[in-house]
Amino acid sequence: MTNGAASAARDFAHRLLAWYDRAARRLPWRVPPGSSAMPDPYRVWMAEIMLQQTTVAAVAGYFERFTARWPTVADLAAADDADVMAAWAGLGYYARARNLLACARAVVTEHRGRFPETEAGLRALPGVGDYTAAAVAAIAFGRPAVVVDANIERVIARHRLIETPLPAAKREIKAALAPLVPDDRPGDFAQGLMDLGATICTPRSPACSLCPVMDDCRARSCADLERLPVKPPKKAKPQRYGVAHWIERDERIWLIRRPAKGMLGGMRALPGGEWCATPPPESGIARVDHSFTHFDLRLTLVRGEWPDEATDAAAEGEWWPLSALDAAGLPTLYRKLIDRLREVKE
DNA sequence: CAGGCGTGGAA
DNA sequence: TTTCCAAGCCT
Repeated sequence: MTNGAASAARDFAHRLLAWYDRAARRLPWRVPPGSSAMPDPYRVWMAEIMLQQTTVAAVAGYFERFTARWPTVADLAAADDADVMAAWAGLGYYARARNLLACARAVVTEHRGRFPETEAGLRALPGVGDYTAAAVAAIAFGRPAVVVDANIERVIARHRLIETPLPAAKREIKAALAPLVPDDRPGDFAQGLMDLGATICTPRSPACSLCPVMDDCRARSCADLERLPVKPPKKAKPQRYGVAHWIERDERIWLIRRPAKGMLGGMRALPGGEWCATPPPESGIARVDHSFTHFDLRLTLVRGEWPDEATDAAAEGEWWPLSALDAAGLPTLYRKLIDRLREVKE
């Protein structure tokens, strides 16, 4: 690297960190900039897992509940699977909850209860990919890791005018970012870039006039700045249909647990058949339309008898008190369907 | 690499 | 209303 490039890199980090010192979002899992204390790796890891593809607003309450109930990685490792899955209900991407438990137990049994401090060590844990390993290494352990999430992709793709479409651009973006990462405060640098992407360099209508690295941004004068980073076209979602069974006896409802893999894997659910492309003949007692990542579902609720109409007989089940249904930890799909039934009854 | 995998808020 | 998409990971 030339002296000029090294100087420009230091200046980039300096401007970003100065802005972060002033404008950092105060978040439950974050140590304020300037604090000499290092954050608890357990809390950093927990937040990073919850924040995968999930908004800060959605995560905040879950983070507070999880860390209050399981204050340390050893507490979480000792928790019952059913309790953790139920506590995760509503947050989505349930493989994260299964991996959260697997990871906590791996840290306890294979790492003496301490998170690995290197990217490679972290990367080997369940549910920890390139992004999360780099983020935890930088934020919790002060390692100069190259952290690249969707916010940082956007900031760098614009700042360097990288027009290669994602996901191919990822390597280019990481290469452009690497020389900018400072040895001092790499965690604040990563969080500063993410805050910049979340609040200034937004997908639409970015507030360039407030940007601390505007001066040398190559996309600054582009009228179509918002098109960066270039993303691949989206595919249309197919429509699917399903039936769920309302099986009630003695003020209790029959709930099953879904198979560990696949949609809503490992979660409690109403019993029902496979979801397929053709609508069911039944009219049902309630109905809900729910949009998943890769298909739309119309789920119809019908009255059923146990066990004949509990079609997934292989699944384990339990009679759950109707008065405590909110505590069952049902995914949003089923919660919406049951809410609809309650509306009909009233 | 491409596709599976949730949800809710913003525009 | 529809579309987009948010601190991705796994296979």
